[in-house]
Amino acid sequence: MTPMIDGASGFHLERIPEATVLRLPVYQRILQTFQRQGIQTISSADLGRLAGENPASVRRDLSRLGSLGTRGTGYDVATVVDQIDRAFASTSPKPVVLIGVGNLGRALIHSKGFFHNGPTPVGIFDADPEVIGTTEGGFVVQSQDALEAVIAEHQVKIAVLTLSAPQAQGVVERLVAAGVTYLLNFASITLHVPSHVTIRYVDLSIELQALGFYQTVEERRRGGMSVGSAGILTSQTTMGRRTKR
Amino acid sequence: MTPMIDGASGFHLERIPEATVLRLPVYQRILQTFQRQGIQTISSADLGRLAGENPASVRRDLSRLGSLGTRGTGYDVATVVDQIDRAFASTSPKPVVLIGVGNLGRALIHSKGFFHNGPTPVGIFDADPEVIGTTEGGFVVQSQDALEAVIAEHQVKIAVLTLSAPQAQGVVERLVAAGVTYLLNFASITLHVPSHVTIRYVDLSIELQALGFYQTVEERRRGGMSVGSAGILTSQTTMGRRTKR
DNA sequence: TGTTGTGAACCGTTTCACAGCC
DNA sequence: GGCTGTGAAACGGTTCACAACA
Repeated sequence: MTPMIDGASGFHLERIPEATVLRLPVYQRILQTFQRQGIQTISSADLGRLAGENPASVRRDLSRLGSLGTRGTGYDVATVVDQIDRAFASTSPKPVVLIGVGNLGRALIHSKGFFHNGPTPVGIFDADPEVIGTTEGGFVVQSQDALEAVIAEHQVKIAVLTLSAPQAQGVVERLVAAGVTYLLNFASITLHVPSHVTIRYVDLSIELQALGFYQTVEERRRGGMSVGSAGILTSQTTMGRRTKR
Repeated sequence: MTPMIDGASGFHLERIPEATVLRLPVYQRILQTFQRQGIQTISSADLGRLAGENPASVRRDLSRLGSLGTRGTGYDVATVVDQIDRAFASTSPKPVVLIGVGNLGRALIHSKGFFHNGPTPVGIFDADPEVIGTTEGGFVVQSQDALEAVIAEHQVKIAVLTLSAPQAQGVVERLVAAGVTYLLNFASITLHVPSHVTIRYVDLSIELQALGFYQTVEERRRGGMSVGSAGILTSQTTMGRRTKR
């Protein structure tokens, strides 16, 4: 008995690997510019070139959304755009709260691209009385006292944390108690949450430190030495985007 | 004949996997707070708990820096801090330029944590005449005309790109021509560079979209349906930090 | 002919499990 | 007894290579 899964255009979101989830928005952006230019079809080779990915990866990624392509021709741009939109539910925006209106929080609020394709801010919060009540990108900064009420009212599940590391864990506990289950954390600290809560860590300073590391490697390689005592080396680099904690 | 590698405390930086490179700064931050508190020893279990990592991962990561631990006791905090410092050459800061003094650029310049542990800004640049000449975090914003001169003067290899997507590719070509080989790109665009150039992509909007995706998955799972036609589902999430392009 | 969709090989990373050592 | 360092298995993701097909 075969379970009735994968109907005509049905596919299983939860089977989409994380790496693919992170690439689909990249494809989406490229395809949308194609759409604006009236281009109707694209091959995995061309999309791969523009996205910086191997064509086989592109095909494997898109195949997760169903069998969207046409052999000998390529992918219909509009079809793929629609399917990615469906997967990310860009049609029904997800309410998001942002906590911490410092420099980074302000930058994100004002950024055109950040709250885009699904997520929509419904409230921004800070602990500093000097900041509370000011307006930022059309939102009045609220006291953290209002967190629970706003989360309940809009059924918020996603929070963006742009506050300082010492404040983060305490706020997270309130958020989780209020029903938030997805956190995007910019604070340089490891958060401890119940297992049903998902956290993405973005640590900008680590990204830069990693580049410094690779520069050091390259310099030592040219100088022909290991760290500590002398040694023999060979190798090179290549680079990427995101990982886990 | 065995090549003379790995002396007393010698180790091969280029053999350190990327995943480990991204975790070492996390350990470093935790260990430094331990050091300040006068704690001298830590086990992989405790460090793992604080870093959100499996103890075996911690041991494997630290073992890349040499055999630093003591069986039965754990790791000497000061020793590990020193070794991570050496690997990241935090002692000899790497000069960095930042291009694009918009909201995000400003946020990074003012952030305490961003230029830390190695990287040090030597110049910040923008194309907008309104912004050029203003001061930001102690740096006068320079015209992009000055890029080549500053890069040559300080032997800059690392650039942080916080400019808008349409400007990015053009600036990157100038940077690469001037000798920059490591790029930290915040613009939502895939950059095309010669193969000796390393790029790290940080796309903040994708991070948030990924969370939106997982919320959608969870909602559909509870609703018991796949995307497209109906279907049968089971599964859950779990999350991370960074990947590649 | 040209391009997709995918089995199978490959590769980097994580985790288990335990021998080795303090 | 407790904890490290590491073989070996497991896992997730990428890429090759080719059959299927418009």
